[in-house]
Amino acid sequence: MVRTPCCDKSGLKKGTWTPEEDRKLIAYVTRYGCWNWRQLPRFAGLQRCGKSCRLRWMNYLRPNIKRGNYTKEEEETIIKLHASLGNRWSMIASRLPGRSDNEIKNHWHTHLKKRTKMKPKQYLQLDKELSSESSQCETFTNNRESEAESSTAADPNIDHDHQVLSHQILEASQSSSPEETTSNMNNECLSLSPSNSNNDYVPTLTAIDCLPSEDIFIGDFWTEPFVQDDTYNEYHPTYFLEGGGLILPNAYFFYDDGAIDL
DNA sequence: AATTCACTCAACCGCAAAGCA
DNA sequence: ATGCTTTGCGGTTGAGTGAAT
Repeated sequence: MVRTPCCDKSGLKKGTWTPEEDRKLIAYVTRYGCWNWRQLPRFAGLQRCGKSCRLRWMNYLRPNIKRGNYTKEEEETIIKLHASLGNRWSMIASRLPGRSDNEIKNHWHTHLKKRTKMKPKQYLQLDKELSSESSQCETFTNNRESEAESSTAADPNIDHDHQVLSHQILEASQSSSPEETTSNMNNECLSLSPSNSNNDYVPTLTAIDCLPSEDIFIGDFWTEPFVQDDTYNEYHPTYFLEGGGLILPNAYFFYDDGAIDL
């Protein structure tokens, strides 16, 4: 499924990402944000190009990312949007919170394309429906807000304290402008859920993103990103387990070399 | 049991757009 | 206005996997 690891002529590693590389990337981006993808791998201790790091983060490690298990509603949305927008996967992904453009593209090619070919009439009908929608380009922020709201307020599996905390974080996130909210990848709140039943490495991450930066980063990481951080106790990200639970911030530790103890 | 084949999807590549000096 | 750097996007590739033979 994945390419054989190899190196290009400049010594950069290619192919499958190892758990260790993932850890380094998670640790670095969680701590300092993605201030410069090109420089990031050097400081994060990764033998990868920035592009590869960005792609890995955006498609696999990013908080809130959903993987597989497409709902009927999601598939219908993809089909509608594709009828209207064509292969503009990033646009389509922006209306499906938690889904990456790459995954949607793959899902389209492997499942949905065939389906639409089999039902041309229905496909055209969906296209018509979409054209008549008044708010065709509602903001991504709205989607995210409603998603976050429903995931924290409506889920009976989340205990009350966690719901309160989640709501406070959500409110804090809403105080920033939409532009800041959608563009600031640094304000993401990361969670790591346990491995699967086979104890395989499965970096499942869910979170509420768009937190105000002051809730996450201590000091000025834009200008001093590599200052040794002795203030671990002041670093209080909140970790949301898939399904709604929370893990305490003290659940893992960062090391100076970018390693992360989970 | 061995082989073939189709499918899946993580990751790569090249290009264009955006940002900046 | 220009050129360089960085980011983002869409197309494509190819190894792993499971079903079929």
